Amino acid sequence: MTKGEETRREIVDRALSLASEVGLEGLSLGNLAADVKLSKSGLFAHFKSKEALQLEVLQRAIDRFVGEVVRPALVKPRGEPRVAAIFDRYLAWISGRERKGSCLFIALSQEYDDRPGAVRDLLVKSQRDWHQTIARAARIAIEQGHFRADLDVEQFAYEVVGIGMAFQQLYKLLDHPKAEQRARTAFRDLVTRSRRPA
Amino acid sequence: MTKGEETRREIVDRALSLASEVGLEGLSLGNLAADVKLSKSGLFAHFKSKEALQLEVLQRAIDRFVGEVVRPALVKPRGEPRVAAIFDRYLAWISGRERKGSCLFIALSQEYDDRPGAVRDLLVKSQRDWHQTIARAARIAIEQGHFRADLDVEQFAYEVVGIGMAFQQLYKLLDHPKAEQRARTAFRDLVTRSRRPA
DNA sequence: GCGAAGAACGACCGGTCGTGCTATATTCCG
DNA sequence: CGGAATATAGCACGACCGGTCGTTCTTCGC
Repeated sequence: MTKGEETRREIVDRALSLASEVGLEGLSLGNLAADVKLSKSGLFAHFKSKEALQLEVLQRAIDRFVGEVVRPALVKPRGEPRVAAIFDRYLAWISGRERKGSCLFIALSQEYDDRPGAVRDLLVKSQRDWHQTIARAARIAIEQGHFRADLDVEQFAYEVVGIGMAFQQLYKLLDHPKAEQRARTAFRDLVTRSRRPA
Repeated sequence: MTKGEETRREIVDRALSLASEVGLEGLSLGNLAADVKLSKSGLFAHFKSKEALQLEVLQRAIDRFVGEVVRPALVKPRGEPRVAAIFDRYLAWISGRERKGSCLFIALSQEYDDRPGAVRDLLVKSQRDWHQTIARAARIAIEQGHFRADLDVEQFAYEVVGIGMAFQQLYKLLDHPKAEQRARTAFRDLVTRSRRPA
């Protein structure tokens, strides 16, 4: 890996961390440059525009999410265990980041819900993918006989996402001590009523 | 009402509308001034600082929310009907605003989850109040014999909020045609399993 | 080890930001 | 109606914004 590629990597890494705190629009090239100990122009030379940088940052976030949440769950046994693993990793992802900043995807969902552009497009795709990932895992759980055959798997995904979002608010904004408990209770309940009746 | 008070009112009104699109930090005095046909300094003279304006805007949003969501529900019969009315108004609040911008509270929850200050403090208070409002309505439903006696009303509130947040994402960002249906299904399900067993 | 390619720099552009200050226009009260 | 209080405008400020320039320093293939 050449020198330029390495710095570029560092920039995007640091930018991802910063963006978790101030969003992708709130990212400023000056601050970012100071953070990675580069001049603003030296940093900018790595990207054609701020939007290009934002896109790379979002893509990196997506890669991380897949690496930390989706892929580890795929090694779990098909069916309910995999669904549970997805949720578990999802919670860990949201509460992670050393208590600073929020889950980038949830934050960006607000930032870009009325701001058209390439960043929004990529965000929309990633979130649709995420819903589909959950739904697919649920469908497999049906096939395995763990979940009811008539379960609406997209409804299932919807509710999982809702549990995650409410968790982030309770945990990060409201600093509620029972935030995680609330989330786990809600999920346990959701799984229970998704199971095949005995 | 004096002239100044009226202008001030207009400013806050317009700022509230703008903030739904760009957030409270994204609000710029210049844009806002142009919007209400005032000079930037003329507008600024009404507030000691931008933060003071932001606080007033947030307070107005809270007042509106109470007026459009909470208070109308309070005239409904105690118990499940009131709970249902709260949810109904909540959905309408989120999907309202003429398809532009998002529910300010959900958006601000992301914007301020790691930005200390008076605005965050007020936001936190308003969101705690909101959770409490839902929980209280659920508690009344228990007293009325509509809901199970052992229902965890704060857990109930948590799940309602989650349904609302996921609805906003599906509706505004992902533009999903079944967004509202998903939300209503989730809520109906939640109410069903909260009811007193027959 | 040389020369080209790439990486980083500092200065600077036109703009916008929030926030003062001072002066003028408008409203309000007696 | 007049004068005090208030509302608005104009202007300037320092800081920061994303972005462009020409230049220098460093890496890297031959």
